[in-house]
Amino acid sequence: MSNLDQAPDFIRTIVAEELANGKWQGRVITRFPPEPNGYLHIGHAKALAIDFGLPAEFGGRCHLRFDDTNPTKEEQEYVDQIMADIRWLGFEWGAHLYYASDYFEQLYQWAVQLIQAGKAYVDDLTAEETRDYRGTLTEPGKPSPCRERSVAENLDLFARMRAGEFPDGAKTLRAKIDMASPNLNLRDPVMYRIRKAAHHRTGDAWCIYPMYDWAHGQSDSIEGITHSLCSMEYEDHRPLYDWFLDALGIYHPRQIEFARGNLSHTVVSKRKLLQLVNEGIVAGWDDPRMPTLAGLRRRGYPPEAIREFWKRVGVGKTPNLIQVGLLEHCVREELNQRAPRMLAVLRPLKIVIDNYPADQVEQLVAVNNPEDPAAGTRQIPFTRELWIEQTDLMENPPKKYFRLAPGAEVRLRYAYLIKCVSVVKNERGEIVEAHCTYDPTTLNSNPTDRKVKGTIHWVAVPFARPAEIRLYDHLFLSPKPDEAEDWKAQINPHSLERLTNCYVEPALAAAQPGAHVQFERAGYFCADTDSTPTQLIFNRTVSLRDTWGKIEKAEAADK
RNA sequence: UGGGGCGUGGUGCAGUGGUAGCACACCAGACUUUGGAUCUGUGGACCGAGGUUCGAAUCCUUGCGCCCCAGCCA
Repeated sequence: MSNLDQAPDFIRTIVAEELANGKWQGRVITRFPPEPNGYLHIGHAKALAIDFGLPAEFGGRCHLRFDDTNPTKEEQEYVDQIMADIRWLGFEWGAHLYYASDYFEQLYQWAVQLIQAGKAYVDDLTAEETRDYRGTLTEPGKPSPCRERSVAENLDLFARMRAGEFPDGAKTLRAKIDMASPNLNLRDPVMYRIRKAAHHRTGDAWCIYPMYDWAHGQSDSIEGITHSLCSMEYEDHRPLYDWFLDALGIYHPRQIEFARGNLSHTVVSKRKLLQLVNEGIVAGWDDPRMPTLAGLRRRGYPPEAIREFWKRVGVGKTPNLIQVGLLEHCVREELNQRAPRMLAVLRPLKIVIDNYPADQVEQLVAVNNPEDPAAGTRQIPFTRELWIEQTDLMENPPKKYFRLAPGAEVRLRYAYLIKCVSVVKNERGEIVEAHCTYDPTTLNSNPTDRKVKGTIHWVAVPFARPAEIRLYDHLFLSPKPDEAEDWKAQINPHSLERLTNCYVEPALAAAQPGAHVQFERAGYFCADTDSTPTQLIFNRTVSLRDTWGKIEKAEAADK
């Protein structure tokens, strides 16, 4: 797609150096470790691009591992959806599909090993007490009364925890590290909690479940991961992972942290996304306004554009807020290359070409994609009555308006030059129809005696197919909705405009759901999942760059 | 205020001792049967203060600012 070669980011630089020095015996094995408790979103796409992209460059591989250590939040449905989304984005894990839950027994044995070494203990503190004992950012914690239990007692208690003798929350297994550590993660972190809940994969086999911190590093170790890539928030956890791996005496991957990519005008927190869905603010997880991969797909964002976007953003460690405009640029760039051009009228206004024979139909030749000669041409019918865009006709046009107006001449795309002779208005003074004349000599040529600057699109009335077109805009008005006092107050009331009275050219009747198309002069659109030949529905993926719109806005601002 | 991380044009990234680059955005122009695309050009940045050096975005000192951490979530 893009051939601009960027400087390697700091992670690639590190890996390249290691490989040059013979570290890892040439292996580069990463993993993408989602929790199956929600949908993947645009931010995950960055991690995906890094986790799968890095080994692809160095001849390694990336594992897909579900971090399914919390049965109360995870479901098979999410597992399936996540796999589908990753494949759609263009990444493949082959045979390397894993689950943290596959390691539950090994993790249990390792926990026993830590207890035997005097490095873990069973604690009776409640959740609230545990918090109180942990101390604060500035004050050290204090040891639990259970901290000095004997190895034998701990072993016995832990076995009984597994056996289901204690109710939920009654006991935990904790690592015995340092209650005074300035790094809160080292203040005797919980390794196991009791949860008498069925797990989507292990069923009722377990009633104690490992915490993420206890499971993650060891899972990476088991799989022989060389580079555990994760976001900056885990930098504070690295000393803990190292402590576990050292205490166990097992293989150490190298963890490298990078900054997550934050998108402007967007929220991605699971809680907020869920709220948007549950409160009916959007139509579902795959609503085209959602930042989920499912939503972006339905909106018409090509996976190539999403990958290119993250490639251009790069990888760093700085907290960031990326303008959503860059993503939209990447979408336009991709679609410009491959989306067939079509004519569609969003807000129709009928024009009658008075000097064109009433029963005549001409088949005119239209170019399918000026960026791709191989896309060929098609025929479009031309008749005396046409639909044009309401915004393409003004009775009293401002300066620099190149479209239709009484007395003004304009080019009909792929057809003739027409001149507006009169307009018909309703009782409210709105233009409901216009009469024009055409110049029969201007079909594939321009007159030499005058210059016509504007070109507008149209659809022949007798052949037009009705369609619904959904215009989407940013879901949030504010670039940083998360920082607003009330994030929901930032929701754009016009994020969806449904136009139900649109007309599209006949060829569009065959558009398959998911098909990308450019409606000339309007934008890139995508046939919706629910679109059928008799009930056409198109989603606006992104508008075309709109120079005229910009001029209009600027002049409106001047007044 | 304990610990960790980070400060380069509006935004995102390069540059780690030798004239500060790229992309998006912005502005201007060329071209155009999409006010699309394409092409050309302009403007604009090293968080501050000291210091080392012939020379500092880069090294040192110090100050300031932003982000993350006190789930039996991941």
